[in-house]
Amino acid sequence: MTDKSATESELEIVSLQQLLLDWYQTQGRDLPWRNEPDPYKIWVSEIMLQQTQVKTVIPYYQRWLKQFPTLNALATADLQEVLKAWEGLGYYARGRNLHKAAKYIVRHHDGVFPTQPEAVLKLPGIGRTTAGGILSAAFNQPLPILDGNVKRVLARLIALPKPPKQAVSQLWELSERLLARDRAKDFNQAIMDLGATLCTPKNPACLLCPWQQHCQAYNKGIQSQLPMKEPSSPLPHKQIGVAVIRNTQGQILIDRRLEEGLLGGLWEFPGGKIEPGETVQACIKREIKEELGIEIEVGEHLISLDHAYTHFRITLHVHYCRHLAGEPQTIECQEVRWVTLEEIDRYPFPKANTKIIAALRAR
DNA sequence: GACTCGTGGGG
DNA sequence: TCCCCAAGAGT
Repeated sequence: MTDKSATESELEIVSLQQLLLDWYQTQGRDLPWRNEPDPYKIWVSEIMLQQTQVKTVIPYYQRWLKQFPTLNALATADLQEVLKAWEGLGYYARGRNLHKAAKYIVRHHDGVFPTQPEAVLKLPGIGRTTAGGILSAAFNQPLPILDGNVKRVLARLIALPKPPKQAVSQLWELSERLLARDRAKDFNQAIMDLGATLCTPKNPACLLCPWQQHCQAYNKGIQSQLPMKEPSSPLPHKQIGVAVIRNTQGQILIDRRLEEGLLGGLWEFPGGKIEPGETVQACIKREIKEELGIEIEVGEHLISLDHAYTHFRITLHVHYCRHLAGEPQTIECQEVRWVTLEEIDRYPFPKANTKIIAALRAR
């Protein structure tokens, strides 16, 4: 299914390439991983940048490379250490997969990041966009990308009359067709910069855009309405009871979540969902019995806080609790530990839990 | 192919 | 306060 639009002609493609590359030369962003020859460092940046804005990534990227300066350093590190470095970035499977892939590369590629696209795509956490991003940036390989920026830019360029999600293969073809094959590295970076700095989701700066005259959305005056979006369903809101359980020595009980799934491998304060008609206190007592097999007394309220994930929202109702009887067991977690408030910083926690720790310190 | 998987910032 | 969305990938 070819697009019979203006972008069809080879002549115009060359023109679009030149316009974008010229713009990039003067207006492209200066980012820490640009002009970086080490594929390991480019790889780290690409993973951190998945679904995450540049401004958020930069400090994590700098700290990461100090802590794990080489692929081998990452491969030999502890998973807990890796997750601690990732703490706060979200989508923790990225950190787990980065670690897993580093070990795999040491074992199967002699510790050298592979250059074959097929080999790169086999690595956990790397899909087509990230593979193209790494190999074009590190080796100038002529591989297209299709991230959120490129989807938005291309959807506007051809005035795509449907949500990008419903036209993924068409957009991949267009990204591949537009790619300046001899300058893949610069071209891919340039089109992402265009999306991030001019062709933004809201209030695109079309007057500054090198593709303005070629952009069908702009020419139709519908750039602010594109790309079209899918209808979204309302997010469920769950009420959660959370326990800060203290023993007679003043230590606090924390547990490590299962390796897979939401916040996998991170530590947390135990608790769970409040059932309909259930009080917070009853919920906490029940959950702790079910998950850890111990008896507690639910005490005073510490804090309540709201937190939003991608697919649901929660309100945490946190109470102090007193340990009464029983040795904590790992029934629905990997590990449990009694820690002091001084030791607790060494463990990686999800954001909602770091707010609880801050509240504990403030008391 | 539809779900799952975090967090921060902007409007 | 609420919604949107960002250098996507795994299941």
